[in-house]
Amino acid sequence: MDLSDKPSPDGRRRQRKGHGRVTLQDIAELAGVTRITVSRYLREPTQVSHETAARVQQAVDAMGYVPNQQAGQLASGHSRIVAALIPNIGNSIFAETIQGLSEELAHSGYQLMLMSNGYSLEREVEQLRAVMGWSPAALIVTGRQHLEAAQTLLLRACGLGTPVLQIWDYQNAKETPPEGIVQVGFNHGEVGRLMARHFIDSGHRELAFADSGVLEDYRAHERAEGFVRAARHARVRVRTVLAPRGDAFDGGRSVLQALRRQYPQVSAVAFANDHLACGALMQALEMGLKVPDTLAMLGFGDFPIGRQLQPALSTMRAPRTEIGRAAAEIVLACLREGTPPQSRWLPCELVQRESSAPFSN
Amino acid sequence: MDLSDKPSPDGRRRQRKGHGRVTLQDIAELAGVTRITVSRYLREPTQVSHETAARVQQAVDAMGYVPNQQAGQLASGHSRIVAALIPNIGNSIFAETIQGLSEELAHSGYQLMLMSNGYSLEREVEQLRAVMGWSPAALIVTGRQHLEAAQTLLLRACGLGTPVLQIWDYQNAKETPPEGIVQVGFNHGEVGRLMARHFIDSGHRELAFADSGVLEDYRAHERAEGFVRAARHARVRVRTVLAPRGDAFDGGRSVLQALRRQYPQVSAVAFANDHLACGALMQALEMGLKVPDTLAMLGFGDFPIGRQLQPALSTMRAPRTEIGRAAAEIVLACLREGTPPQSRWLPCELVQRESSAPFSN
DNA sequence: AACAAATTTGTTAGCGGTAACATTAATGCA
DNA sequence: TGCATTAATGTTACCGCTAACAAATTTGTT
Repeated sequence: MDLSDKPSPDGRRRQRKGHGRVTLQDIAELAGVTRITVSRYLREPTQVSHETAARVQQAVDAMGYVPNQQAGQLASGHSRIVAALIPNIGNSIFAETIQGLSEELAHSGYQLMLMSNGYSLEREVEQLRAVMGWSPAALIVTGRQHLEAAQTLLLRACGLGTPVLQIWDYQNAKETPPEGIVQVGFNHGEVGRLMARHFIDSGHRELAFADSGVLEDYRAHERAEGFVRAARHARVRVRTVLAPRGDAFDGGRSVLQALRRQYPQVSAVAFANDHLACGALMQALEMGLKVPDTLAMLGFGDFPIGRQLQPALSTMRAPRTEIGRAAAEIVLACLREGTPPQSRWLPCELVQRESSAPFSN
Repeated sequence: MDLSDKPSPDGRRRQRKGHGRVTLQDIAELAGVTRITVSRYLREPTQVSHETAARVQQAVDAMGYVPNQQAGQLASGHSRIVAALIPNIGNSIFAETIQGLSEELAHSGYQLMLMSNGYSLEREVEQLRAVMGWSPAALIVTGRQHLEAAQTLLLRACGLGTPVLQIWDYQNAKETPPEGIVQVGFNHGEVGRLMARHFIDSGHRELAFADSGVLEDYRAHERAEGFVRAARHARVRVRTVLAPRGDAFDGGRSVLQALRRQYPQVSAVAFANDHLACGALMQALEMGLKVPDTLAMLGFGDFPIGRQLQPALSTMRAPRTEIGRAAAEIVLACLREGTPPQSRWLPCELVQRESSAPFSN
């Protein structure tokens, strides 16, 4: 309890300081047992007799003992860290995933180590390398596209038995992910296709897709490609426009203006995300455009704001929180049961609101 | 690379497995030096001769060595973990703080360990206890109000020399935080006062504050109290209404309806956050209310959406990202220079837009 | 009662690094 | 040339905990 630091000059041996924290040894002495018994009680209380358990617990409480995780994990070889690499935590789409992850992990004894790479694959490699030093119990990365070096690290982790999850992506069986790596999410190309189908089935014949200005966001581009492919396949004319980088609402506004200027004949436009779409929708209304009659609009993500506008924004609901929860569930199942991880498909679904109501005129 | 697990019965001694990872020893052997030399090279390359350095680096590259953080930290007694406890990661206000924190920490060698407590002080205690097991190099918690047990843990960490930061709060000198704990943020009561002054100075004499339905969010309530106090002090009539919990936009809508029903004479209303305010603003417009002429509105947070509405929402800009960045800076300065941490005041500022334009009629 | 099986606790040897001190080789300088 | 100083590397003993094995104690069985 006293904070006297200076090592008394009696023990004349090579002395290491000891950081003043309560250790297993202290508890063991107080409880009149050996360290291993205390350790056992803490990890598997049933292995210890009732009386011993009671004495140990008392000692733990009395001294406010908290086990040293670094020491425990070094000795056992099992870490209790789940590492997650995310493009941008501030982006609400990922923020909710992390929230889901964090909630689900809350009482598991595992801790979340979080890194944001700003959509940079180079930084992803660095972060992956850094995080490997902690030998995380599980590794969660965003998306399936990585640099060679990152791929190598992921596979190495996999080979060591660490569950590796790619979230916010899901590929078809034919293009299966590298051995052992699993995916939690949906197929973005497919979602793009669904968005196009929605318009085509409503009778639109001049479509457009407003893609994200974050060029590194390949998932957005895959939605764009899926959209375009589906339109072409249906022999429907389709254009793409690219939003400027920066504030997404502003981007949506400017992309809408560009669209009207360049392709006034387009009757339905889909967006890389709801923020773009909302910006565009507001711009359209201010320009006096009739939505959906003159121009139908469809967002992606189902962000809360979309529901509030008038007309309300149609969108693809993305399983933002679910992806985080599912990732945590998969990781925990793996770690507890020792079973290999399994991919999980969490579909997007169309939320039809007023901005894309079928032609009624 | 092969996964044969069974311990071969040759080494008849107590054998521990070794987790198949490359260790310092491996590098040392390959480079023809001892472990400590490799360790030195990695931590302070200048302490090692050029030739040795080159050989070691080569060995490290060849084997893809990544130091085991748990071992290093156990031995050195210094952890490289920064722990952050946040009410809700999904909430955009905190998401950006974490993003700022994460960016600033990126190349520092420190890792971010993140926990979300859902505004529960009880869970905060649990999480604090859990996180202490990692002996984090720094501890970041949200706000200055904690349960007794949490306070004890924070002070204990402080006593051990760990920087402890309370973010999103800042108190006046007279009510200074417990010894050693520092704050990064602003005073919520004061912000409430500024919000009231803004209305009062514009000539309003019937004010209202729409408080957050998240009852545990004491910071919001402090803004409410500051608002009410300032109004009373200026002898201006003031009401408070409470938004329902749940979607904040919807909450804003319903609180606006309640306000108009209960207190139709109110000419200016401030909100606990921009989402509430935006919901209310949209509701007001749909009800045909003139904003700001019939009812002036002021939000808090400066979320991007507020700028997009027509009329654009006046708000208090909160230093969302800055708080994260500043927290990281303070932590790193402390850890590197060994200086004690220092509190930082990051003010909110009024962003006057159309929803609270001064009376012009 | 005699011995096997189960329960409970202890002993020993690490996990993979780093601190503190020790040694050796290279260099400076009168 | 001889000795003090600096630079580079090595030796030893830990950090705090747990795996593997071992011993002691209790319980069960016939």
